[in-house]
Parts: sequence; structure tokens; C-alpha cells
Amino acid sequence: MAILERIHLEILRAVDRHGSLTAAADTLHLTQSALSHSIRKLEDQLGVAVWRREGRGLHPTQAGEYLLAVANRLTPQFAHAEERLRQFAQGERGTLRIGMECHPCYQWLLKIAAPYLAAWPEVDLDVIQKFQFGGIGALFGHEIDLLVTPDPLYRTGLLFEPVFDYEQVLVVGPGHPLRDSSHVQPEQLAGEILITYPVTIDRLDIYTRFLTPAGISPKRHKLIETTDIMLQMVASGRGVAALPRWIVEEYAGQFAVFPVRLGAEGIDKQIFLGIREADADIDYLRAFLALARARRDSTEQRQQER
Amino acid sequence: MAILERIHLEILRAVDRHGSLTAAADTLHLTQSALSHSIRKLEDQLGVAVWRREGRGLHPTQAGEYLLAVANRLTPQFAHAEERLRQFAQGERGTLRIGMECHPCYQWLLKIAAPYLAAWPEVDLDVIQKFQFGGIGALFGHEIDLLVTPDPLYRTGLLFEPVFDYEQVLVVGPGHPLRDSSHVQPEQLAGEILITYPVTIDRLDIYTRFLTPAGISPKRHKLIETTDIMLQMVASGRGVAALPRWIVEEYAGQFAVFPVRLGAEGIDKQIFLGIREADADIDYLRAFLALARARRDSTEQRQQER
DNA sequence: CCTTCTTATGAGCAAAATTCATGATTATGT
DNA sequence: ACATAATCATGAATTTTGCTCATAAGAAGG
Repeated sequence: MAILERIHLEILRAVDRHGSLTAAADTLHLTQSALSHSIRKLEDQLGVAVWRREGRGLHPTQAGEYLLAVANRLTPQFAHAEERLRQFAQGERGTLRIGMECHPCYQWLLKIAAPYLAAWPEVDLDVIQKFQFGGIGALFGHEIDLLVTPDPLYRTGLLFEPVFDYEQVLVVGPGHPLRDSSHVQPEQLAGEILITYPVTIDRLDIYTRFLTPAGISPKRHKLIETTDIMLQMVASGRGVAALPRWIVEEYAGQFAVFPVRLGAEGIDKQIFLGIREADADIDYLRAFLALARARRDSTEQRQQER
Repeated sequence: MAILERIHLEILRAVDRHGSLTAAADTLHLTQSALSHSIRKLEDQLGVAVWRREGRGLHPTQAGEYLLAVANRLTPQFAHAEERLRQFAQGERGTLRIGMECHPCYQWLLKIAAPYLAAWPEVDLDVIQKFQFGGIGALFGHEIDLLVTPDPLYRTGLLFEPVFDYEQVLVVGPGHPLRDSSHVQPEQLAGEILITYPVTIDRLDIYTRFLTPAGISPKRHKLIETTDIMLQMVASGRGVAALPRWIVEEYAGQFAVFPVRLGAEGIDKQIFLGIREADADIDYLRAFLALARARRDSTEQRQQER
């Protein structure tokens, strides 16, 4: 069915550039005879001559001119495609699809993204926050390549690694009675308005690890999407929230908000990165993990210095 | 050197469209095994997987998605090129490059061109009037495919055929003493201003076949490029010219010009079409000759009816 | 659980591509 | 003008490639 092949286009181009079959054969690492046979067969199959043979010269016919134009258009695209695929093979190029399962994760990712994109110019990032079957499912189903989550699920085929430790604290406004307390007990929140991100209660540590074990509920529960607005509400005394300590510290200059330890021990949390085991040797993915790891180490050091 | 071939792109597309190797194999008239081997080899050579194999399904990897996009872009271009070349082979498509060696020829060509272009929508006309080595040379050197000339040169490799007969006449204005003469003798032009196209004298029949044999020269010789201006000059009594009788008749309504026979016998001329013998079987070229021939026959008939 | 449908794989074979050797033709240089 | 060198074409031999067949292994569906 198919008559015209890449090799024919390469031959047309080479002959055009080098002026003769013989010269073209050298650059294509074939013999003059091979090219002659090749084009002869093409001409037979198409029923049209590509060249006029005049003495020892070859001059393109109208069909040959047309075919040469096609060759000049298509041949570079083959070469380019092969180069691209080589980059894919080397792990230099690709799209890293990152799934996020927690709001603080996103704040963390923003800090990693900039240096990563600079180091891997041929890699695109794609951040996805809605999954049909949860983050783990998305990882398994190849919807994403990397999962950023506080809840690792060690399963065969998946690899998880902690990349960020932090303390989850209560955030209160400047006029709040708990503002200067060393810590807060669950009972002290019974009369409070609690502001959280709009997710189910079983994914909120302040419930699962603080209020629910003590059998306490806040007076009211408000849902707010963004961190800025949440902190604005807290600063103006309209409620309290639970957030990572480092986020509270980061916003301290902007809003009058104050961290209070949750319980005497505090609630310690970790963010994990999860990947498919099969992807463990993709360069740009390893590089992301390495960057996250390096950042973790330097952060720990800073925290110890305090 | 070259790894990626047209067949790989065809396979990628077929699998994408039909969902499985097996189904794709049917449409490509190959076995499932052939496709499997083919892509496997491609993957080995590129060092990158095209599909993730999951159970009995094939899902494109990032590289596969990219390659599919390439396939969707390039594959139709191959098909289109083959279709074009098939048209070249059938003589349905091409560019007919016509060389013109005489001014009246051009007037004649205009009449042929319209019906020809309508009948051969895929054929382009290209009219060329300047040749480095004359019309015959241009035909030999493949600068043109068809020569319209009053001077056939029968040579091996070329075919000539007369397509138009006409009488070359003297044209005079309304106040000219020769206006109603049955014919003119060379001596009567000795005191005239002769207007001709700007070509060498050996290509002007009024010299070669009328004035020069009688040893006569006109009083002055003016050169004018276009037929309209030439006739305007003649009509206003600024000189006389030599043109085909049918051109004079055609412009008779527009300008007050009158034909006078050159000598008692008149000067009879013919226009010939010349082609390369090797091109004699090109459909769109034969069609042009046939159209010219048909027109000649109908014109002769009209002339006989008078 | 068995059947069915999928892809993968290795061996053998057929076909295609390539090379080799050579001939024919035509520029080129002496 | 003639020998020389360079070109492309061609047919046969050879190598390489691609394809099919037979079959295995794995997964989906009734």
C-alpha cells in the first residue's frame, strides 16, 4: 500500500544537496547502486520519473521537484522527532504531573517549583488537585506521576518518602485569651468558631488527633478555601484555625496571628512524596525528589539552630 | 542512522484508532505479530517505551503520545504526496511551460488558454518570452515544454505541428492613399514610416519576405511594444505596420485601420507548436495540441465559408 | 473457573535491500 | 583527439530485514 518511504525523501535531498548519486551515497552511508535501485523502484511503483537522466547528470522532473519540496518539509520533522524521543529516553524531557492532597502541600510545592523548573528547562509541571479515586488511585492509574500527601499508603508498586516535617498549631487573633498560652487543651475550644479548609473531617488533624479523641466539638465550623482569607478572619477575631506553624510564621508580618501548641505534646505532621516504583529511574523525577530531600535537610538544620 | 520510519507512524495511528494491536494489524494487512515486533524494535532502538503494557491493553506513554501527534501530522502528508504523484503519473497535474517567440502568437494563445484551463483544472500554465538560447534551445534545455513559434526547426527529438494559418498584411490608417488598394508593392513603402515590434529585422517577415528581396528600406523604422498602441499610431496616420490579417479585423471596430495585401500573392504565415518527442505522451500536453488542432479546423471552415 | 481475547516471543522463511562487479555513457584534461 | 576519470544503470549474489506461524503468558468476562 505505502510506496513512499523516508529513505526516498532522504535520497532526494542528498542528491539535491550533493549533486550526484555517488556523493549522496557517501553521506547516506550506502552505495551508489543502492540509491539507484531504490529510486528506480519508487519510479516504477509511482509510474513517474523523478529525474531526467542526461549523460552523467540527474535533473529533477516536475514530479521530482515536488517530491524534493515534500522531502525538505518532512525530513527535518523526522529528525526532530527522533531528537525529542532521545530526550524522553534520557529523562531530559517530559511532563511531571503532580497531585496535591493537602492545602499546606501546595505552599510547600511553590517553593520547590522555581528552582526545579530552572534546572530542568525541558520538563513541564502539571499540578492536579482533583482525583476521581484519591491520590493513591491517581498515582496507580497514571493520572499523576508524583503525589504530595500527608498520608502515605505503603503498597507494592509505590514508594513514599517524607520531605517536610512541621507542627500543626492553633492560630488565634491578637485579642484572643489563648494568645500567649504555652498550649491549648481540647476543652478550651468547645466555645470557639473553628475555621478550616473545605475538606472532610477525617482529613483534618485537629479533629482526628485532638478534638475527636477528647469528644469535643467546636461551637461552630466554618469552611474557607484560601489561606489568606482564613488568616484575615482569625486576625479579626472571627474564629480560630489550625495550620502548619511555618505558615503562621510566614504570615506573621502580614496579619496579627499567633500560634498556640495543640496539647502539651503538639501535633507533629509530615508531608510525603509518593511515586510509582516503575518510575524510580526517570531522571527528572529523581531530580525532583533529590531537590525536595536537599531542601528538607537544610530546613532541619535551621530548625535545630534555633 | 534513521530509526523512525513511516510504518511506525502508521502503526501508532492504527492502534490509537482501533484500540488494539490485533485490530490495527487487520487494517494494515499485517499480523499482530508483525506490529508487535516492529514497535518493539523501535522501542529498543530509541530506548524509550511507546506504550505501557497493562494486561491486554496498550496505553501510550508520554513518548507515545508525542509520537502519535507526530504521526497524525506526518502520515496524511505522505498520503497526499502519493496522491499528487499519482496525478503527475496520470498526466492530470503539472505545469505547462509555454514559450512564445512572436507577438501574434500571444494573441492566439490567449484564445486557447481559457478553454484549456477549464478542461484541466490541475494544470498550471506558465508563459515565458525571454530565452537565453532561443525558443528551440529553451525547449531542449527543459526551460519550457511547449514552443509557440512561426519558425519550426525540424530536429531529432522535437516535434512541430502547424496550428494557425494567417496572412501578414500591411495596416494603414483611414487617410492613407493605399487604404483601398488591392495590394501594395515594396517600392510604395520607401517613403513610409514603418512601425514594428521591437525584435531583430531577420525576424520580421515584412523585411525578410518583402522589403529586403526588393532592396527597399522604409523612410523610418519605429519600434512599439504593444499591439494597441501600434494600431493607434497607424490609425492616426503616424505610420504603417505589418500584422496578421485576423488581428487587424479584430481591432477594426476599435480603430480605423485597414489591411492591404503585401505584394500580389500576399505573405502567408503559419504558427507552429513544438514539443519534445519524449513528452508526446503526456496527457495534458496532448490535450493542448488537440485543442489547438480543433480550433484550427473550425477556423479554416469559417474562412472557406466566406 | 473456564473461555476468550489480548500481547509477547522465538524460529523459520520469504522478501526486500544492499553490495559487488561490470557496462555504457559522457564529461575532462592532456 | 584520445585517453582518463567520473557518472549512472543493471543483473546477480548476498546479506539483512521483515513477516508469518505457532505458541506462551497474562488478563478480562461470563
